[in-house]
Amino acid sequence: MMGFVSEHILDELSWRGLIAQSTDLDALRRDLGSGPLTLYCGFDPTAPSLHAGNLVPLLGLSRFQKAGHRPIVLAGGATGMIGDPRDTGERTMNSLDIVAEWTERIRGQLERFVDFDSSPTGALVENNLTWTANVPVTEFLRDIGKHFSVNVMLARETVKRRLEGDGMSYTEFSYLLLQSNDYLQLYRKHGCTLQLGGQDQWGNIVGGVDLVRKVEQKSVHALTAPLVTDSQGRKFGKSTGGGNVWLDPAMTSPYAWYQYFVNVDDAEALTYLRMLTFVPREEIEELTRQTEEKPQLRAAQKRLAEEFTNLVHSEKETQQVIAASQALFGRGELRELDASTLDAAMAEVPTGDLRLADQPTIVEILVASGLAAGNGAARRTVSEGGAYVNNTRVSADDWRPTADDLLHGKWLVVRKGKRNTAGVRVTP
RNA sequence: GGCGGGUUGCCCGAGUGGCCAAAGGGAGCUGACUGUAAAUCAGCCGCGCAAGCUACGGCGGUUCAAAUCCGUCACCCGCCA
Repeated sequence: MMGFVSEHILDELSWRGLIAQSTDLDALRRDLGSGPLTLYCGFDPTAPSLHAGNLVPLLGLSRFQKAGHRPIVLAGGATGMIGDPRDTGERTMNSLDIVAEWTERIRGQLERFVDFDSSPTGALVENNLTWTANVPVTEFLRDIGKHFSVNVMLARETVKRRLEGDGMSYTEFSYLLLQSNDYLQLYRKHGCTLQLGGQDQWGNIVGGVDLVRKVEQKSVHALTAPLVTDSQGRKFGKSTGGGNVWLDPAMTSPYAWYQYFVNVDDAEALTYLRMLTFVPREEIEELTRQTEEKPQLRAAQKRLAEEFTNLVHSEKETQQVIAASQALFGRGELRELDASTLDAAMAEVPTGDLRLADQPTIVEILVASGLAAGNGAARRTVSEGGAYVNNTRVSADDWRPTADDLLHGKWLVVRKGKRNTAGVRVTP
């Protein structure tokens, strides 16, 4: 029982910077030590896919499972119909069809991050609609609502802010009761005694802890992870393109996903490695050293991007996007890439189609590749000096490619700025 | 039900008859410097090559001229009942 045997799960979480708030940690440590403990984390369907930020608590579940405990991933089919109050203002409610569809999609993604088997640590999947959909209102208000003090609810930070601002609907105000009830139901159904979540979930989570204590006279645990932000204080997972970085490969391609992480700041790469991957401590410490000594190697970023693409997509996919990245960002001349390498790289980036016979200009090429939103934007890019074809800057907006420009007779590698690459397939 | 306040571009937010495609900030894009980094500096940032078009919650009106005035509808906020 030594050597590479991993340290206690709580110590590991602590080292990785994953503990923001918690109930009594000593009590939790005792319970963790006395056999498999059942824990859960919920995910609301606020979009058709999970995003990178969701991975912190999701991987948290996985860490506990690896440490010998049983995770429950909860899809918020019911809570997603209501909406967790946020600071900015009342949410727009989605239709029931949409919520149901997103719940299913998200549930499918959740299932990939934990292991299902028949052992005591085999994961479970639940949907809170199961115990919420058919509860009579009066029953809910008597059995659950009675345990909540409006005085306490009004004191919550988000509620206070909303009351100072545009106010809040009763619907959102009630969200706390639903999530608290989830914990109670999971405690009763599966003996669940730990809930994980992001820091912003603390209020909702202790709501459940209190409810279980009042109803079942049982003291259960809560653990939150810090909100992951970048050095600008932005919420993690907001891509440079503005939107979220999604797990769904149809929404964020594996190549774009890899590129996002290979581009993060030095400090962030190391933080993300700790918080978002299973890369062991010694290796992260080694990467920290390398980053200090030779930051230009970007070793931490590359490791992070590789690990994270593996985790979310597949090893095969990862190797493909790495190869594509090397081909497109490498020092090598694009003309020297062989046809299969080029084809493979082009398969990873956005592409468009054009016919040489139409004599397309650089403006049309940028639009066809998807790199420019319209002709005006494309012209602007050219005039700003940000347009490249086959790694050569194009500065005239009436430039037209000839057959000689086509790589292996069919490809134009189009680039906008330093790192936005796309392909255009040109047919005669 | 009554009275008052509000609805502006991706977000926040100024703007009360022409000088408004609309201040300012944020986000975003490009360039320089670099390490596919950060910081910094510079340019851009509704659509269109352009004429012009579309836009300040919806519809209708007043006016030579409206985001700005009037009517009406919708939604939001507050106070009162």
